[in-house]
Amino acid sequence: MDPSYEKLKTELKKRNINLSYQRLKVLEYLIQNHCHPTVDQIFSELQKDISILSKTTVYNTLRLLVNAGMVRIITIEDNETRYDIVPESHGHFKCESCGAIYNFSIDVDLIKSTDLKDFKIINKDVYFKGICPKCL
Amino acid sequence: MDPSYEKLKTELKKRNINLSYQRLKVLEYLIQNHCHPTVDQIFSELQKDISILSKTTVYNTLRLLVNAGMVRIITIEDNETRYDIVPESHGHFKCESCGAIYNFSIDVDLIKSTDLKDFKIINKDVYFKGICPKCL
DNA sequence: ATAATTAATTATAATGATTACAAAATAACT
DNA sequence: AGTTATTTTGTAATCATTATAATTAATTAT
Repeated sequence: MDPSYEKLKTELKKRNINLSYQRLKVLEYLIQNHCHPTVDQIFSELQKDISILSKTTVYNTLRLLVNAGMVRIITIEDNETRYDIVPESHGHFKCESCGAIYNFSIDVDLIKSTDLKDFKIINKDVYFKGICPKCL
Repeated sequence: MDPSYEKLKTELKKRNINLSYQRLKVLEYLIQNHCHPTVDQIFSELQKDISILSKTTVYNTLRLLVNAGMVRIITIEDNETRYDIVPESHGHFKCESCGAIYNFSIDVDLIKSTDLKDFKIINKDVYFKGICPKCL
């Protein structure tokens, strides 16, 4: 038994989610690829392993994981939904030239506004766009 | 002549955009409604005035204004593209209960990361989600 | 001013992403 | 092993957005 398999399984059990092979593979992919993939990227890559895989399953699994709070949706661009396994606090930078998305460290606790003193804040996203060093 | 009309017209001329009636109405709507509307909201409202209006025109106009840097796309949610006339630096808060989107003042210049010292940053977006005071 | 040219709008069709649904397959539980 | 519940699959439906081509309006040049 793969140790990461067992670890994920207990993590999921806490949230009443069974770990199927497909779900494991999606999670593995997200853990190993912090490139903020789209559904298509995940699907095409996993299909090499699981030829019978359905894209619906990828959608279902991602929704499940998002609802469970284990995966976050990145909407830095309006025409592409991306996914990221929930990590330490960080922002996302998208290069407008090559399209790559970089993480950058940031303490979101420092981002606050007195305007929101009566609001319950559940979630904070910081999106930057510009040109990355490779393209400059 | 409406003064705001002339003002917008010169503002647009600088960017080589002619101000048609439809474009004026879209701009007026955005100026008067800082509710971060979707295309559908804008379209339905303007259609009351311009019965012949096409949704394509709304899309075209918004794309034009976004490219000209006068309007910003808000992608706080992955299934709804919203628009906001470009304003002072501020963040966006979406209430997960009632769906309302609030602006909050924030100095985006304070949000920085040493990770990005070699990056050219063109644009910064800050999205919060949670529950607004009305729903709490 | 009028004709010629260019730009903007419209309506419809096409595309593409996501979701709904029902059947088939798999896993879990007596 | 048999029954039940869960998950996956494939297809069809939906919805937002874009492409296209024809029409209309506006601008420019004569």
